[in-house]
Amino acid sequence: MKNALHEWNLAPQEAIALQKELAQRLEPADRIDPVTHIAGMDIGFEDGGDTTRAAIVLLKWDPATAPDLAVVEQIVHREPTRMPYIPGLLSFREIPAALGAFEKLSVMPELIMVDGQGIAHPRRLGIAAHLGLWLDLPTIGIAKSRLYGKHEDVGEARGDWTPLRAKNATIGAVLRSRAKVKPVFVSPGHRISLETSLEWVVRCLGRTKLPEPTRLADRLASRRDQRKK
DNA sequence: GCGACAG
DNA sequence: ATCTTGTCGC
Repeated sequence: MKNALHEWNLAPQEAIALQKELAQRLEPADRIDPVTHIAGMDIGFEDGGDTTRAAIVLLKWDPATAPDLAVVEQIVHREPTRMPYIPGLLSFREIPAALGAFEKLSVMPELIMVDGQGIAHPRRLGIAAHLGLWLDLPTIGIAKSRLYGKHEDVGEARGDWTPLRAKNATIGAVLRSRAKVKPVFVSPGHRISLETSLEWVVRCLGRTKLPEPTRLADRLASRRDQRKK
């Protein structure tokens, strides 16, 4: 039986070994149920970092009104922070709190957009990939900056993108989600291809840099506009 | 050995 | 990520 105490409280070397093992279980091909709900997930911190705040925004998918999607549910879940930020091991710091938030969600989505990398990671297991494997749900990683991989300059027009590559493999895409704004890094997590990931991200793109699911989750996880009760 | 380094 | 006000630009 999987127990968070044993699966998440690992020493860096053990976590790295686990990532290599789990990455082999990722499904790179699309295996997605008909999408009716999409969730955006992000993490924030309080108390100078002592408290981790996981936020989820559940949206009803409606191609007729997209990218304007109705908010069905919002969850904010707090837990004591368990470990520091270590590049490459982000999921071990943030996923435990995220799981607590998903447990409070009344309806599970068919697709999740996560703030962070999918397989665009040195061991192919960014937070979006790790979360997807754990929940066994399709996930897409949308990061605001690069962690791993190389790429050419991306076009200036909204929608332009260029491959993010590492070791002769394409691990994601650098997408100009909004003209004149720094591009976002899109990479598939679990049960979804890069092509399909880009389609969904673009479909959920308003006139902002981030697609609606992560933009709203970002805002909910952030300290400034939501206030602790 | 020297940088780079999601959030 | 977070600490923080005003300010430049579309």
